[in-house]
Amino acid sequence: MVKTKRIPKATITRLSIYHRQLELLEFDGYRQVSSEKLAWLCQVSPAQVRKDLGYFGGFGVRGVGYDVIELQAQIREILALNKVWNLAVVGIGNLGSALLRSGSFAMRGFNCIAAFDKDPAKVGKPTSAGVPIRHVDELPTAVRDLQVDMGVITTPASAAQWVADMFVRGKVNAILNFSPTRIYVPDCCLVENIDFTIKLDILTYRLTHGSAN
Amino acid sequence: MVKTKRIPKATITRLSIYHRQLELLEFDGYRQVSSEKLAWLCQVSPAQVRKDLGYFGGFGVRGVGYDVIELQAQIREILALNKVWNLAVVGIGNLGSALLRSGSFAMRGFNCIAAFDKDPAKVGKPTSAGVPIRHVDELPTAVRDLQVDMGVITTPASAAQWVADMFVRGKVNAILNFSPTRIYVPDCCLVENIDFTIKLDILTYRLTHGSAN
DNA sequence: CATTGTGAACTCATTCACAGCG
DNA sequence: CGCTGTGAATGAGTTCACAATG
Repeated sequence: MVKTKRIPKATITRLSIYHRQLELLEFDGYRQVSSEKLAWLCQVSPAQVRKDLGYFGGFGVRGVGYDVIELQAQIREILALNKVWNLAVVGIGNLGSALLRSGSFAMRGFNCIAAFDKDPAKVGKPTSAGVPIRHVDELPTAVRDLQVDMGVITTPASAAQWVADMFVRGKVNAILNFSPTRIYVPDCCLVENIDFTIKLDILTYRLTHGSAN
Repeated sequence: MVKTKRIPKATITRLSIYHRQLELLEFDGYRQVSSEKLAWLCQVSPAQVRKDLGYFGGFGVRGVGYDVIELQAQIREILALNKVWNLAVVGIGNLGSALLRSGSFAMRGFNCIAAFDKDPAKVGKPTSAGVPIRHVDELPTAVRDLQVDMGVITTPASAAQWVADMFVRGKVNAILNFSPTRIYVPDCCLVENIDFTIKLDILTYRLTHGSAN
């Protein structure tokens, strides 16, 4: 592997945003885009865009800008979005079924191949995504058989740690955790948290402390 | 207002996490907690905990630690969680209705007092949260009459900007945006984004680039 | 005397400014 | 000539280390 000079985590976040914006630009018929324009669209500075892209190579043409299609492909490569990733969702309650039904995963190229819940009444029922609901006890073996790459936790906080442990046992080493709690996993397992209760608290703080945005 | 020496944004995020952990500690019967223990529970360093709290004053007792109840109250004060905040949710599709039904807002002390959708077929129907669905065209006036403090956007990306504009018109200056797009608002309006599609991309990146966690 | 509170050192991230180049 | 690519400068955030103290 190349001598990667420490990429800021925030850079990856922005790469994802650039990528999505490039899709829109392509859809709108643009072929070229400058760092200034892309930056404006993504609400960052032009220097930031160039620096972020610079970590991975020179994708632009001096005096012209970036090729919308080409840059998209490059970012997709960096983020490994070409491969199809298999997901398993655990906790088919309000949020879990909403995510499955919405098709947001499929829309972004992620393949939801399994759904789990601990409620026996739900087990066996098909989800709108087509996959049947299995019992969580089957999780460790099922995710291995199905080659699940990423686990999605949409259970209440009280069950999240247990589910995370199950994923670890099933050798799933990436988890998207929607539950409002932190989970503890070994170093080999990556976790990203999506915790809107924290965001609510941040808004109340910012609203009351008149922070200049 | 006091001479606040620039609080890191991440500090506010952690304060919210500490607060939630303190609730659990209280529930488990603890009265005292050290920065080391709280840090371990929240997966941060003890110095970080002390520094974060230090921005707002000395809440601890040297040689002993922090009072679980007292510190909770202090953080609630800082984050302004004592006041009841009024929310309005726009986009009563899969995600919107899941959020309303789950009661996650109410559980954290937030009061959802309005729901909006653009589909006439949904308008008038009551949500499980008790509030009826109104048409989005009523939004600017309704949110003002109802004194909505924060707007929650759970529409598809294509509608998010338009809804944000409506909130701004209705003088709602805090928005929690669940749609996978960035919205543009004037400086007076605060926005927090919850975009799990980005988190998915981050996981694929991290999975393929063997970053040491 | 264990643990907080905090300046100082350090690490990480962003912005600046301009050389490099199509 | 215009815009990218990038080292250097600045700024923000975290960790260190230890003095302060109930």
